Amino acid sequence: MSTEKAGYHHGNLRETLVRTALTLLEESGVEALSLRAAARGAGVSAMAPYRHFADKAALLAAVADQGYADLRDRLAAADTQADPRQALVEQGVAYVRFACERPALFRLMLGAPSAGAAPGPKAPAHQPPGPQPPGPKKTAGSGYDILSARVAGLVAEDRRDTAVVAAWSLVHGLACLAVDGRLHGMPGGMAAPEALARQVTSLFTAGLVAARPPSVSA
Amino acid sequence: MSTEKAGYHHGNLRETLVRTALTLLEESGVEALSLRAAARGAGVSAMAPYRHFADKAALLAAVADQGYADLRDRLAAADTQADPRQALVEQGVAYVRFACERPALFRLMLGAPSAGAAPGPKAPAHQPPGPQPPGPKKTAGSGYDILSARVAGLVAEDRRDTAVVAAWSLVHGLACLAVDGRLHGMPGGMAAPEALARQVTSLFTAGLVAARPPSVSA
DNA sequence: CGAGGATGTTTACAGTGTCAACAGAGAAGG
DNA sequence: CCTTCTCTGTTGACACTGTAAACATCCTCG
Repeated sequence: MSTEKAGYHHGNLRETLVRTALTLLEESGVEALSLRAAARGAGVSAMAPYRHFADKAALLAAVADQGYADLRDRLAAADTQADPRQALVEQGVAYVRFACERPALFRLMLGAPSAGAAPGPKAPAHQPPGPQPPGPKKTAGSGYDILSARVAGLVAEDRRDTAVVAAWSLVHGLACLAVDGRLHGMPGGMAAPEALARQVTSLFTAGLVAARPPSVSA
Repeated sequence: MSTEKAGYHHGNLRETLVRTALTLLEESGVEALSLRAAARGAGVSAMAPYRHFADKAALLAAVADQGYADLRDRLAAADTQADPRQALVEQGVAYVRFACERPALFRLMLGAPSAGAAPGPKAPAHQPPGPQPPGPKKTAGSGYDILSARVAGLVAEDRRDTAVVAAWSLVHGLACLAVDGRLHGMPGGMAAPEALARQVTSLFTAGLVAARPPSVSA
């Protein structure tokens, strides 16, 4: 009760703002998610959010954090299979399913970083493309750990890092293409993205286990 | 001379606008690319672009078309190797290299569709997530054909569609992750994205050729 | 030379992110 | 109890955006 819960003026505005912003995002799209609209939805004035968030990007980051938590939970929940190959497939399917079920959130989380502060009066305008991973740092990092552990069970150690990057790239790319409707013209693209994810990740993991360089097979 | 070339009032505004917008995009980022800024850079008034583009999204689409052409050329230029496996790797590297060299353009081309018309007075606000591939229709479709042909040389016909989707997903995902700086915390992520692309696509193609279900190997 | 259409300008409006100055509510201390 | 101070929220303003309507200009065609 002493931390930040019960009522000052509004109650707890911060949480209300995040929830309102998330609703706005998922029901009306990114372009409808403005700071003023969130404030309006929370029943406060346009400047009130600035008592809880430094700028629009900070609100968006808070919304994205919700998404990271949900995604991490889903990946963990999909990691029940004992066979690492099956587990990897299920994780990939869960990743793509998340993206398809919550496309706007997914894009906010893993799209272009800090696309929030746009048309202000003073625009610093550019950022060096180097050091800026404001996204799935620690939260989705756990998801990354889960993925990494599963890949470790499938490939030799010298190819592990490459395989992890490849696995993430595969499902992330499929998720992006599906979410952005880029698979519609393709031969296999008419299938449900989840089914596609299953096929694609199965193909990938099959290749992983089949292409062992050490002298074991044959 | 009768088509649209020599001078009316400005010369050919349309091309100037596209060029200005492209420069703005690549030198100052998406958030600096406004219709008014493009007009300003072209030396005309804010409303002049509307004689050549229906709205901001149309300008962005024209800019993206430049990118599709460049990407297609690069993919074609990378397709010189005789060995389909090597050719596939080179295509993937070229794709990732394009994304890393022109990140803003890449995101405009293959990011969220129609993210142009944002804060107008009347906002229709949402689009059903179904039929909307305004991106690499015909242009990058040629790139798709090149990719498809190469994959066809590596896998059996019943897995071909899946393999094509997987290949595109793999390089597209890697490109997105690299462009958005999402690989910096990863074990193998410190390497140059091009080197990563080579490793990842090599691993993938190796798996493709190794995991043949018909009774040929062994 | 006059009509018409293509092209560009001015003005205006609604909406946005954000700064500055102000107002109310709840706690701290006399 | 009253004062003061610090959160919290409000009002007003500014610079900027995309875009509609009305007007001006210039080229071309008849």
